[in-house]
Amino acid sequence: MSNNNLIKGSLQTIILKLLEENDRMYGYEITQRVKELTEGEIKITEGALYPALHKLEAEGMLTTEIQQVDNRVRKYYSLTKDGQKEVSAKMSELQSFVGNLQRILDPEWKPGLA
Amino acid sequence: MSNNNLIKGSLQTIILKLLEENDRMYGYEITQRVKELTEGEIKITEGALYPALHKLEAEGMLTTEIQQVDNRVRKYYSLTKDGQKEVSAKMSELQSFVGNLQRILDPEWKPGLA
DNA sequence: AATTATACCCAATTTTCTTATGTATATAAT
DNA sequence: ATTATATACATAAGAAAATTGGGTATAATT
Repeated sequence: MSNNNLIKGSLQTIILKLLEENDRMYGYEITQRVKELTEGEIKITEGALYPALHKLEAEGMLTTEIQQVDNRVRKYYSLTKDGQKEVSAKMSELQSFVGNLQRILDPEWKPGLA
Repeated sequence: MSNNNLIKGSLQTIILKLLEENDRMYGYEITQRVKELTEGEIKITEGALYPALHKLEAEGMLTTEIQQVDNRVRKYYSLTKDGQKEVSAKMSELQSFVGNLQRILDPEWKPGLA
């Protein structure tokens, strides 16, 4: 995932949040969306993405639907009800973590300020 | 390190930044400082901290100085010149990463806004 | 004809953490 | 007195999550 070693652990949150906004997406589409949103700065590798998708599916957060498009197979993922709940939980965790990071790294930081 | 699985990768940045602000610190002191700054929400475990300190020292980012205080041994760490450069690099990486995360997770987000 | 883009997948390895354990001294609580 | 907590270092086994480097296949571009 990208060129930096940070944030091993946020990939699940990224996947879940994108699926909350887009209803259904396939793997390759997720990599392209992230690349586009970050102007090429974060590149999700397939070796990270597919295992993460399979794990989330195994945990009941996602369901799949295979579809044929132009002789190519696409595997669409959507949130289950558990998955919908999980998005909120993961987003809270991440926001709380980023807040704590700022408290550690930026002594001037106050919540609610830019 | 704390109860959440995020963060893998930010521990080095935390150590380096705290040492930039404090000139010299010992391991236990770092765990306490982080706990205090985050009101107990992030707890750096010793199993994560000490290996990270040893690695940064081996890479030439930190130097050590052992001192006796009340019959107890303390190992103080300070930034080397390379370590000082590394703080800036790691902080830029982290800030850039957090910015990219926000672009992915918060479609309303614009830089410079709270 | 070769490369790039689309689209899925897995395996070996590495990095980074958790959990558990060990050593040792000082202080507070029962 | 004994136990528990706090201070202070450290290592080792295992898990989690990535990287790196393959593999398969079709479509489009150079």
